Amino acid sequence: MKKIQKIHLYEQVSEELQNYIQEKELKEGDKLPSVERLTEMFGVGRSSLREALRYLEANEVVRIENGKGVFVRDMDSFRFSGKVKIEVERSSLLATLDVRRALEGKAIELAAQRITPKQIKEIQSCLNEYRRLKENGQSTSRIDFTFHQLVNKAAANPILESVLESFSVLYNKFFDKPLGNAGLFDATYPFHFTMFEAIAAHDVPTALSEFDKLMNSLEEIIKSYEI
Amino acid sequence: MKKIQKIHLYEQVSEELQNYIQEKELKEGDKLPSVERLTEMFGVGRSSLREALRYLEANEVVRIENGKGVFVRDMDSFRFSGKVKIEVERSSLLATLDVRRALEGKAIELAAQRITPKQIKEIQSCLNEYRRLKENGQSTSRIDFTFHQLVNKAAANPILESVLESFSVLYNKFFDKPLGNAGLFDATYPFHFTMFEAIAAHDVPTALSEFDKLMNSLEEIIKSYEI
DNA sequence: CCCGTTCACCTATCAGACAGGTCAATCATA
DNA sequence: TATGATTGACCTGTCTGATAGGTGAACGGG
Repeated sequence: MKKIQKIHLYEQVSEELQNYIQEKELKEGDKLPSVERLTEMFGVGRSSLREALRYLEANEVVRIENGKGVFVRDMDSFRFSGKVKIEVERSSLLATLDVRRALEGKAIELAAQRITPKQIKEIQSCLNEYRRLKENGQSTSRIDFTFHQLVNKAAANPILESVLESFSVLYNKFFDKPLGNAGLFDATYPFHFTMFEAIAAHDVPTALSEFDKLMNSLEEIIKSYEI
Repeated sequence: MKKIQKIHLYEQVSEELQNYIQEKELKEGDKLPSVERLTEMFGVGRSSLREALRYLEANEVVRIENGKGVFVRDMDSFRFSGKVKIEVERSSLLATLDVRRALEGKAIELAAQRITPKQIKEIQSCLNEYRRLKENGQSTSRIDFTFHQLVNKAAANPILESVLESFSVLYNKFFDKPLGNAGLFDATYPFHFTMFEAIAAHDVPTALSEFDKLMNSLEEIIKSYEI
């Protein structure tokens, strides 16, 4: 008749609710009106409202607690996200590697500038453990992960760290599954040490060039590996 | 009494549903049973099921179409995501800039290697529009966005493009709001052209150095701006 | 003053009903 | 016979009243 609304109600409510939060300048932990009140405010039924809330909850905008109410969830943080197709093909692996080159390269550049003595010690002991595992022929994938994580932390850039952390999951998904830890990455092993030494010496160019070698070595492995 | 379930129903249903998809090996576009059937299958009420569906929809696992049904949505893609606090402080702005340097720098490097004649023409006409708007004193933030988007596309790396696209939202959130388009970024204007010329000429080093100048100019603005 | 009860307020979930979108089979008409 | 409107089966969208159960503050007896 008159309602030519092709937009779902829950969607409208969801937006209205976000506006409401912004206009009232609600901050993390602030309580929203109860579902009853909200249905009155927006003139919709409970189900639509609940779907909207569930939607916002999935997007980490609100938090719903049984018996307590609905609470705002850190509106001052920005959630970046994206989807990438996981295709275990050479091209996808190489594309991932380019992103890693960009992000981790920057992290290493910053780390070499900013690393503290304490962090140097941490990474040092991490590498000692790395060497030990290697010599005993044990799996090094976990300690390798820790190493890169520590370097990223040394870059002292929370945003970069956050992106890298989220992306490291992708690396693992790509590299653990198809290629396995069958010692394919042995060639990258020595570069961890040379790179660390350069970082510890605050020698940015050397650190970057060692990282580049590490990445090149990875790239060669991917290119020569028959997938 | 007996039910010590602190886990919400919609959450259980949500997981069961994902298991169902995996076990049946449903692929993108496959149709799930109707809501009616699903309520029977899982033994839950309509509302719980719908909340679960809405939750999965928000997480891009399913797609709900009115009158048609519920469909599976590309399970083979990986969703990277993370949160960063948005603080309008110098340090946060500079941290964001570092990430941009890393990602967009790599994009420009790749674009300078891979850009096609067709893409060159597109960017050329984008820059013409940029110039026109600039000379007429109109807002250039939108066309600026388009420019960078086209360059990113020219890098021909879908993963990098996805990350950059998701991050560009962050840039805008940071830079549009506090600093506004009050012509603060006029200093970056000429670099767009020099950078483009280098990219079009497949001159990687020059493109990167021009991008570096652009970023340095941005950095100076941030550092000198009283926040 | 302490502790358990009670009560108001909320969310969780269900079931039934009605509205409206979608699509294909069916049927009337030129 | 071909075409176009109609109908009906199947779905999702949304509302509502009812019941269950979580939470915390006020209340009241020891």
